[in-house]
Amino acid sequence: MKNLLSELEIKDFQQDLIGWFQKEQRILPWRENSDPYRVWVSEVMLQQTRVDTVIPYFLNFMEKFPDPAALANADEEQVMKAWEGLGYYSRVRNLQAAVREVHESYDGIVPADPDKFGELKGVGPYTKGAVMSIAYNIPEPAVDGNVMRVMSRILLIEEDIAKPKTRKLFDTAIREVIAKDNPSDFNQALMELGALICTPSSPSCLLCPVRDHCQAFEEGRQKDLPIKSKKKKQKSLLLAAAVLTDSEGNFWIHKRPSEGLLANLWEFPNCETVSETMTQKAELELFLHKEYGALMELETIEGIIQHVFSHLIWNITLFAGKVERIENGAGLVKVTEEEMKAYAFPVSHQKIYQLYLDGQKK
DNA sequence: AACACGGGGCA
DNA sequence: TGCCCAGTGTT
Repeated sequence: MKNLLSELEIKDFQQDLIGWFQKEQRILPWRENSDPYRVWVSEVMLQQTRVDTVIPYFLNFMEKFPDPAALANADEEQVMKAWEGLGYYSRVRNLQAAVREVHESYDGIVPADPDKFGELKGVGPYTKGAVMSIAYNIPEPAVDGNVMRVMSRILLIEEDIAKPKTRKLFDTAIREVIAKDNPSDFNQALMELGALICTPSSPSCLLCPVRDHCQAFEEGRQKDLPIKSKKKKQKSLLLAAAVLTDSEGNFWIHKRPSEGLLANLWEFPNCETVSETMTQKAELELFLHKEYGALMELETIEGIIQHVFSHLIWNITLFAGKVERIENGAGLVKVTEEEMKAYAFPVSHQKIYQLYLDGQKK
């Protein structure tokens, strides 16, 4: 790593950065106060997720679960429903588990100790630093993608930010420049700068409050940074799914396992289709019979849905079917159209449901 | 260290 | 299309 700034420069940098933040920061729901629980919830939601996406979820979540006790005592299905569509669902399961721990072991008070807080489920180095600094003004680094981008430019750091080791490098660098008298504003300012000015593709250096401290700008290399190696692309899978209904208009849905992809969410029964000789329809019928003892005749294809994850792609062929009989307790649950609203579905299966409803209209 | 884990927005 | 986003847990 290149030479760090002098002590005088550090003070100057802190003042320019914090001064800018105090003047230009966005008004956001989680900035209304510094309630540690609110800060915590917002930070978990913001992991790998944009501010604009998070806002409505945050407002709804805080209305339903306003404090640690409310979330600790809440029904898990209701909590999942409040997270429906946000993605990375293990975040909310871990959050509820951690809040239950706070509720029971810390009398409902989020511990103001980085070591204790950092041991909680779903709290990694970033979330630990963010919550400790923003809520309790404890000078801990909070190194996220923004901070690595901003600091890689400021300090002209050319290490690959995709490598786990590099995050530690930035952690060390931040410890040397963090404003110990106002770590809350300092950390938030760095992230705000990354979001508003020091953006990935075309940073607005002419508007940047810390341009004079930026080594990359000095050398005209801001667009070369940060260095990040490419990630490999997704694998493509072929699936077949069935919207199963009975003569009374009920739906049969399935709860996904408690681990792995989309854990604990609800879905329409489906399977991966791998056969080269059988049709998808036949393969799905066989699966439904063997897995759920379902007796039915699938109708024609309702349509095809593509859904892209960060690591894979689902190509889902959708069928509709009228059920004659289904074995009891075999994994499928019968729900009315009205009850469907209470279950949390991943977006891929919301698309399936929508496609089915569109097909019924015609 | 590498990979699993969602979903959406933007050039 | 590919990249990026206020990352964490598992192997």
